[in-house]
Amino acid sequence: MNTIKLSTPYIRPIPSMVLNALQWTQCNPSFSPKNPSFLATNLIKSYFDKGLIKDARKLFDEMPERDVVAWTTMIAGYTSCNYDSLAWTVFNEMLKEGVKPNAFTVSSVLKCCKGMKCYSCGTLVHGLAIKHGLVGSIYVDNSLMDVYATCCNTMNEACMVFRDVYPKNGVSWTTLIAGYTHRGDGYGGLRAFQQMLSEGAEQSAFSFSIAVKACALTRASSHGVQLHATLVKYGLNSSLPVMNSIIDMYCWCQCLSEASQCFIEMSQKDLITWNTLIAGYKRSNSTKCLSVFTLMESQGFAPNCFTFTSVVAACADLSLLNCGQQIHANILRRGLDRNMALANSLIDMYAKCGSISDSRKIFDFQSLKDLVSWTSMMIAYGVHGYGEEAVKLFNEMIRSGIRPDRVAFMAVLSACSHAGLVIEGLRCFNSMVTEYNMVPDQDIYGCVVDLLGRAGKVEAAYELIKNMPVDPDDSVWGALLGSCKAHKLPNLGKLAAQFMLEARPDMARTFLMLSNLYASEGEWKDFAKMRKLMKGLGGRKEPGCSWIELNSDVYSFAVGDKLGHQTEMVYEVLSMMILHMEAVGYVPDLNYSLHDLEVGT
DNA sequence: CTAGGGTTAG
Repeated sequence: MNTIKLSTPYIRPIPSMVLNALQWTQCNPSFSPKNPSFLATNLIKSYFDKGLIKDARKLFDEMPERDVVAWTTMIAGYTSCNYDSLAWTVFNEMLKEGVKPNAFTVSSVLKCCKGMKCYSCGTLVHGLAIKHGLVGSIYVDNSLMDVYATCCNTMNEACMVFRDVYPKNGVSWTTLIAGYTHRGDGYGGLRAFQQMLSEGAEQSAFSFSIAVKACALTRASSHGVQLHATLVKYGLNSSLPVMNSIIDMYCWCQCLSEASQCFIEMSQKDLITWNTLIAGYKRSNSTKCLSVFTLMESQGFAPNCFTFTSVVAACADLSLLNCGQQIHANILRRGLDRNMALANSLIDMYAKCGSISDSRKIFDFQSLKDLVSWTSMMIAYGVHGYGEEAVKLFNEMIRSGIRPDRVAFMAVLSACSHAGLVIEGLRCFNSMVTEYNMVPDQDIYGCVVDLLGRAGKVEAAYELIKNMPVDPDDSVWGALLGSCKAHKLPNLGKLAAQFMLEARPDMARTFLMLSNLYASEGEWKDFAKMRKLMKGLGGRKEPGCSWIELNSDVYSFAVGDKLGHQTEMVYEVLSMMILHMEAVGYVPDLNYSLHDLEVGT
């Protein structure tokens, strides 16, 4: 048999990226590179666009000569894929190699400083920009503003940069408004927008959508309606992002019918439109949230993790285990179970639906856990009375290097208080002040008062209130009142209730509790007085109701409800349960329940 | 090759 000898002893393999590049040049016949690295830089960019970070880096490393453009492409590429610290490293390598940054480089690297929320990096780049004479480029100036707006505690630095931007363009204004809005200062954002209007700057979908978002933060629909009318004049009501934020604004301002009206009138909707409405309904009407979700699926929109976080939370609100499980299956089917925020909401849902072992399963399955994951699991244990587990988790969390915030402290404190773990709870409270230098707010004090009060240390709780550095609010007094009621201390209870009424005279529940205190003491005159005051509040009484999910149907019922043919059975089961309870020694406390009315706050 | 907008969690 003949062997074929290759004419060349060695054929260099053609890397796949070069093949791609060849295809690219064939597709672009007009292409004639003046600069040999032009092609490679373009390829790097398209690799980043496709998320092929490794390929981009490999090609960059293989380039014999790398100009500013190539370096800048790497920095911008890493940042666009959320690899901000890698972008920062590349920038430092570039400086070390003596390549001079241009305005493109600086604005890209400033975006990465913003992503890292790194003020010192920002100031460093600011200094370099001054050194290289790049301040004054509108791109550099705008991104400098953006860094200061996101990394500083106040808007002062950003405003100082803004003042010197000349001439300002639409982006400068939008960045200023967004600076206020993203830090939660809706009125600041609206003020900046108003200034933008009065200075006659050119309006766009960008400026309006962020202004509408600012308005949503203020929860004031009056401004929102004006903005809505104004943007129609500008013809911006065909912009999806603008209309999406209008829907969001109406939802936050409790104008649900306006929100759904806009939704219906929109000729085109995207996933965010649906998600916005679903999240909006979740906050005020979880049942409707679920029906919008059903409608969305029936119209062929594929839900994403944002959709599911709202829908799972709605199931949690309504304690719909069955429904929640089906949604969970849907999540698994779509491969979204690795999303951390979504897994966190599943932990909460299973806990609120009474299936705490499922909460734990999700928690254990999470490869990445954040503060919310740990806190959700602690709250789950807390409400189920597993105080020790919650404390254990709290300590584990700290060992894993996560710093607790006030919500995490509230979770562990309330878990301790429900399980009677006074010492552990007080230890956490102390560490909050001494180890974490946090200033406990009224909610935290409320938890500690509850912790002491439930354990019968009502006097100690009262002492704590008297020594609080901030004025106790109604939630703190409420916690004390609760423990006075439980431990039969009517005099201290009356005091607490009076303070509560001073703080919140509109709460019918306080009148109710106070009137019951008078009733338990036989002070019927005062009892009648409280009841009269309560009636004066008018329209605030709202019967509570319970509900149960049976075979995917939900049955709700209230006190004295007529359930039709099922009533008899319900009461039969109830009397059986009462017999069981009495058999194990339960003595009902009729002192208060006798006079309780169902009252909403 | 570069900047600005919308949805989410305890």
